[in-house]
Amino acid sequence: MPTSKDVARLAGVSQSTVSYVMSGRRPISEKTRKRVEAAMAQLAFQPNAGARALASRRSQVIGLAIPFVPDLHMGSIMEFISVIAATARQSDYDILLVTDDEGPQGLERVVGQQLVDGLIIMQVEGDDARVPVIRNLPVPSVLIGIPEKHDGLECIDADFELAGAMCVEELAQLGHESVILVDWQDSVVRRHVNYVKRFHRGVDKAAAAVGLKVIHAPGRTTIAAMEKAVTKALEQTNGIPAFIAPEAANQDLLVEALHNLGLVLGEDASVVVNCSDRIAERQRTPLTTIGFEPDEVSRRAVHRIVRDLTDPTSRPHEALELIRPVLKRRKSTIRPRNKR
Amino acid sequence: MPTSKDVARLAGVSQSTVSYVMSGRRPISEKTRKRVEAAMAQLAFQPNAGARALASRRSQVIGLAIPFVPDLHMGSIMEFISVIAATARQSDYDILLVTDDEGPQGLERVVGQQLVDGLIIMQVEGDDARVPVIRNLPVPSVLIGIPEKHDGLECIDADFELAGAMCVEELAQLGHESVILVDWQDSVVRRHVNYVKRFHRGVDKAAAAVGLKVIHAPGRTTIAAMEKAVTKALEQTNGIPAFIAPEAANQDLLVEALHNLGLVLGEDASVVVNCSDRIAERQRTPLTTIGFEPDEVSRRAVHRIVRDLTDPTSRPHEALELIRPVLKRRKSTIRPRNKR
DNA sequence: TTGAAAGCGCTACCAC
DNA sequence: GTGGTAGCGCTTTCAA
Repeated sequence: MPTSKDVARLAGVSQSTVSYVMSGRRPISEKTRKRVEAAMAQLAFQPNAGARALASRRSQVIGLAIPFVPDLHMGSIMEFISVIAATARQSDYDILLVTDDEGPQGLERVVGQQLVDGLIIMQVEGDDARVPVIRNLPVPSVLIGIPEKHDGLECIDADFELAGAMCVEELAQLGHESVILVDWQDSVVRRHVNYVKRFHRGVDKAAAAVGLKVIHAPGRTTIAAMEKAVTKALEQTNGIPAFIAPEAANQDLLVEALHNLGLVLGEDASVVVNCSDRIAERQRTPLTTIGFEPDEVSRRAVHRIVRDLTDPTSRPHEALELIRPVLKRRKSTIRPRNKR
Repeated sequence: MPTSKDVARLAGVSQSTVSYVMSGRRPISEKTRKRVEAAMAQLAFQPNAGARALASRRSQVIGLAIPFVPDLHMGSIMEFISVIAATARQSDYDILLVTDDEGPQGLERVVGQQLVDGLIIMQVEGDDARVPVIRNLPVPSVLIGIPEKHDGLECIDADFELAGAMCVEELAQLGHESVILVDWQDSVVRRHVNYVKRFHRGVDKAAAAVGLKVIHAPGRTTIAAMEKAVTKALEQTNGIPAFIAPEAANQDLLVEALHNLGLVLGEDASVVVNCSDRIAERQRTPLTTIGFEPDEVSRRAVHRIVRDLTDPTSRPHEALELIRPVLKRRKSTIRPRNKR
């Protein structure tokens, strides 16, 4: 493998000039830059990452702490990972995985070994064990998710509270008097993932504000169970029923269940779905969606860590960043109350 | 951050001794080893990865080429990734992601920069563009999936052909005279993922051997469509119907559809499912499963690349490694033909 | 069983 | 605008 020394010799310049051509950290005359670039191309030169990291004290690698195969929707975790990796490359960073089963010490290790310049922590829970650890680490990190105590930490997440409120407001506008909230599955609710809590808070607050009744239906995993849950909830409903289904796994089931019960969406019932918009697309859901650009959280997380790394002075930004949900109306012939 | 020099000074030994304590590459007296270890602990020493890589010419990192967010089941891809990362750690390797959207050059880059010592390539397709590239790379790699031309390459995959055959044989044993194969979704079939082809081959061969009729039903995404497809297939069926549903996404739908059609599994119909066993568990599928230990392929892939890296002389093993499917009978009261 | 010292291939400082 | 050179923190000969 050729080294920068070889390039220097071939181009007839010094090794430092080669280095500066690569980094752009000092002006180089057009002529010599061409010569150096030609030499690099001719030799198919690639700088040695280890040597570079050693000399510059930066590895150009970001550690990504991935969640331990939970009962959460793994497809969306995958989506995060690939977007994060692709986005990081745009800024010339690579992604190194840190699995949760190495425990929080895994983070100390990759930082201690100076394998990574910074960290992105996925799926942060309310009382996440990794949080106290990263507070003491000498590298910047960005959390995806909002832990209970987040003072001084850079966190980013979708704004679930706002999403919940928007769902309610949309349905209130359509004239509904009560909404059925088809909840996440128990296993998710039981975990300390506090976005569930935040979503509920948004729903409840908004419902109180507009005087709407909220009926909670548990999340189910089979059509039969879903039909039963929906039927039961319908008994408590006045007027045209409305549903809010935040969890991706529930949405198919809900649509099928309503279909089986003979309810036509947009006529006999309204449904608002809160989720990743991409997932809604894929399912060809004909429902109104209040959701999030799925890539946005990932991309913003990468941009923030890159900013921290490239411009350390700008460090403490706003600690919390909440991504606004987006409303997409799909078919609905139910008229807004004020137009009736 | 403390360096091995600091450790050496504190322990009163030379830097090389510290290095040898870490690597175990030469005998160290019990006494000095203790002293060195104590010093390392006291300073919370962690070796600098860049320096180590530079000096030893090995990064202890494996590149993992992940598929470009396809319409394939992303949950199972995620499962692969996390198992691979965890398994790699057991052998003291880390995992660096290489996304597909950097193209095959991404592989050349991470190898050229000597960021990685070897590669694992996921979801290899029949005529994968990455294959010609890795052939010319000076590091070992292991492919998950079997490309059309795989001479001299280390490939590993689940044995889909055998799985297909086993499905048919199981159903033939139960006395069925025809089987309905609920296929993968079109988008998957159309890609060059040749495990679909291999599975079909296994089914067809075995069916021909035991004189069973195979009815192909397309994979569907909604209950209604599934019911229709099943109904249509049932018209061509003699005797008690039997189903083979290889794709995870289809299995829920199939079970629901049969339920809606009033068929009781294990009495009026037999179903054999070929898939990741873990997914079957999670779905609490009451079906007989012919599938694969989900982690096994991932673990074997890591073991092979680690072996290549640590013992390069043993390089060309058997090029192809096919993981045997496992049969797990779940409820079925249908009696085997020979016991009737 | 241990130590001294020469690199590994870059970066960045100091000089011109 | 360019070159010389001293490290960065390890590994690994060569000597003892």
